[in-house]
Amino acid sequence: MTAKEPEFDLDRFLPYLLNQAAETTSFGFHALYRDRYGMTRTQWRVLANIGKFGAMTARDICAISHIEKTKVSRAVAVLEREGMLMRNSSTEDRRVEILSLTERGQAVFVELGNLAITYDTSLRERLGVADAVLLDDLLRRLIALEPRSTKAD
Amino acid sequence: MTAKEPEFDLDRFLPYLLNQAAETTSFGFHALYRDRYGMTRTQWRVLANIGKFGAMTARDICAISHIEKTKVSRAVAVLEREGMLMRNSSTEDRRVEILSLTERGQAVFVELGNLAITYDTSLRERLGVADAVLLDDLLRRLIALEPRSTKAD
DNA sequence: AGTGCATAGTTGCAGATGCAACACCTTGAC
DNA sequence: GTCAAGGTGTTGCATCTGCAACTATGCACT
Repeated sequence: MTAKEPEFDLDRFLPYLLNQAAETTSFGFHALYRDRYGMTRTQWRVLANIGKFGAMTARDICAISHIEKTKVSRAVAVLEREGMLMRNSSTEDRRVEILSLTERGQAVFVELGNLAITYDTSLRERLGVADAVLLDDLLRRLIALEPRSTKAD
Repeated sequence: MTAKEPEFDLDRFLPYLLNQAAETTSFGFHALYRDRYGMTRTQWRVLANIGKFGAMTARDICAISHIEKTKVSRAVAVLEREGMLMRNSSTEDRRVEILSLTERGQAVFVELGNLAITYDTSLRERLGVADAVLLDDLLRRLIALEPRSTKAD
């Protein structure tokens, strides 16, 4: 093989490394909400957003979390069917639905939220707390880099 | 709301940040191999691994890339159908198949590899080259943290 | 009021994925 | 040799996802 062209190495490709790290770190926690509540990642994220911000519309969730609107729509349908979430139509704009957690949804959010905090703390300790702070900053800057389409997830 | 329990905030959850960063940074490049070759991420990764390491078995790809074996199996089937990859049965172990790139597969690997290098370089420059090196290290350490199952991806 | 265009959310469909079950092969104990 | 146990890769099935088309509503302009 000649030295004419630089050889591509997946292991130095930032998107690949990020994805591996995301999958590695998500793995354990994903098992938690899957096993306890049969939830998908999208459902967990929708729940977590409403849990954090309170009543909001599907559109808001899309804007904040960069989850595509069909995923949100279906996650909301499932969460509603599971009794974790309510829809109320807005008096101001009849296109939108105000989404809020039911008592059960709140309880699930609190439980999973606490587990998530524990999980996250453990991750950060194993990485080194100072390095984790550094990583936070780098990731936020990466996320802000590209004005990514809200279509993708 | 009382201050009894720490409130969970998705935006400080490392797995979530990693996932957002992974998706943001993958977005543009994903469009490239999708539009040019109709490839999925799994297919691109399998191609890139064989391109980098040369002939290898599906098992090796699973071990190296942490992609689940059914995904590898199907990606190999598609890449073979597209004429980018060949299978040869091993003389030593008739369970395994030695996978290698065809000329076309090599050409695609070189083209996408060069595009990936350009893409990656741009990302690193926008983040700051020194910070990107830092990030590399942090991500590798995270990936090494959990002995994750090869089942998940 | 009416027309045209934008927005919120849903649905259909084709393709991708996760998991369990499976077929086939190897290895080691007897 | 042959049997059990375990490894390699494929397939079936249910589910999840991405994209485009769709319904229904709102807004601006005349």
